[in-house]
Amino acid sequence: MTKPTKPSPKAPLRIALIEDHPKARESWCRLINLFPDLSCICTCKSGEEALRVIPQIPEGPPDVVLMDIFLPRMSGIECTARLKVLLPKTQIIILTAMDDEELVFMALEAGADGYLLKRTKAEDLRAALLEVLGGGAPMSSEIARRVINSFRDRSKVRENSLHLSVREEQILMLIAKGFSNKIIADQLQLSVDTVCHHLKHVFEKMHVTSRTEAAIRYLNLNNPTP
Amino acid sequence: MTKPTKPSPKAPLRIALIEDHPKARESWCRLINLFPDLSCICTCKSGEEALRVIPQIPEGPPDVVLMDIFLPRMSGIECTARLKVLLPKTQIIILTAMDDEELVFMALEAGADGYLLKRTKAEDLRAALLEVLGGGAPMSSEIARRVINSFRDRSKVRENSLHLSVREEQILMLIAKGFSNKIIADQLQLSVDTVCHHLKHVFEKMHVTSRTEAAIRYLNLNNPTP
DNA sequence: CAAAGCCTCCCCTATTTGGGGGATGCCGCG
DNA sequence: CGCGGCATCCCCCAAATAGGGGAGGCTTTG
Repeated sequence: MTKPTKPSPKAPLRIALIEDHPKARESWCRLINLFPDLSCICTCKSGEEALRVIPQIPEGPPDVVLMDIFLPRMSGIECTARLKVLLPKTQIIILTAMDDEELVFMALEAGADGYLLKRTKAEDLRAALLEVLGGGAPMSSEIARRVINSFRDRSKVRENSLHLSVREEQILMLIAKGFSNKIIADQLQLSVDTVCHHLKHVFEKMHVTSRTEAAIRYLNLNNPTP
Repeated sequence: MTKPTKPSPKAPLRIALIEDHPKARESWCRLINLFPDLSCICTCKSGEEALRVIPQIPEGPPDVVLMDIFLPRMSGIECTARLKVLLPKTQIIILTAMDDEELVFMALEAGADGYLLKRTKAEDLRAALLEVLGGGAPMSSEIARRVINSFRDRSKVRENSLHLSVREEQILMLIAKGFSNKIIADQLQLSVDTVCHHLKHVFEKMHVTSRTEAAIRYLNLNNPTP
């Protein structure tokens, strides 16, 4: 806004922070704003708030989201997955106290771009933020080790992000035409229950919670606007 | 499919017929197929069936739809409006026994492209079908007179098809991002009831019955695929 | 063979959605 | 001035949707 249109090295990095604990939130926010080239433009107390607020920021999505992994209702993992589909270009860095284990992998699978320990020092934080924008994957070295451990024995789970079955894809396609479950069931000669059943899986795999979200995402995938 | 890609003069005109009365349906269908350059590819007994079946025809939408105006549940008017948003390029010709009056105007407003009397003779039917594809608006002359009568005193109603109010547009935009009514209400600082209220109007104006349909249409309008 | 994935259908519940009222206040237009 | 359109909120209600379970049959694959 206040800078030239070219990717100016002087435009401060716009950062959003998601952290339920008020003290920690305040503390991270201040820490970020210490650096003139970093700016904390938005803080959220929960995953739900983040999903609602961050995509609607008038100046556009932030460059990086710092996401606490332990959030009250919706976990940081879930929130990461959902936020990533809304804002694919925003980098998401998970903050963890690192007494978990399993969560490391789940978060990365959900689309996290980096993984920092909460006790990361100020200068390391800044480096990580800049690194993630450069396409890097900042990660405390202790984390890194655990990650490769995780990846070793379950390298099969991934492949591509959206492996819908034939039926699921079929039904999603009809959802994206605006049909109701009843009509779809009729169309495919199925019971409504079965349509629902497949739909549940579609929603899970797409990290959405409503047919409309699914339809929108489907249309965007098959119809990107470059 | 079976013809050259250029608009071959030999490819028969593909016609769908919507008519609840079995005898009339059969009779129109046979009449159409009398002509080698016309082909009745689909018949429906109701508006609901038409909306479900016609957009899904594997070979693609028909060139022209012949629509009876008196249908059991959903009127031919309503069906025309809904079908027109699904298949904007398909021409829709209304069939009427012409004891109505008001319906003439409503049908044209709903997007009908032509208006034929049921007692139209075979050769006139064929002429009308060819005419509508050429961009004409076939209309029995008796109809035509009524139409200009209708138009005289309500030339104000139309303007453009989608005059949403500011609030309505705003809410539709959020629907097209996949948000729930609750989230939207929160976002705009409204009660859920108010969001619902506006949504009802949006649906009416767009001739749809679900948020997903509305979202899809909105995205297509702002994002056409030429 | 057993385990895993998919498809089908059934049950249950809670929430959301869609559609119908109606009430109030505001504003602009004829 | 009244009327219509808009926006706000309220009520109610039926239907659709979302999410949770489980059960049986069917491949495919280890």
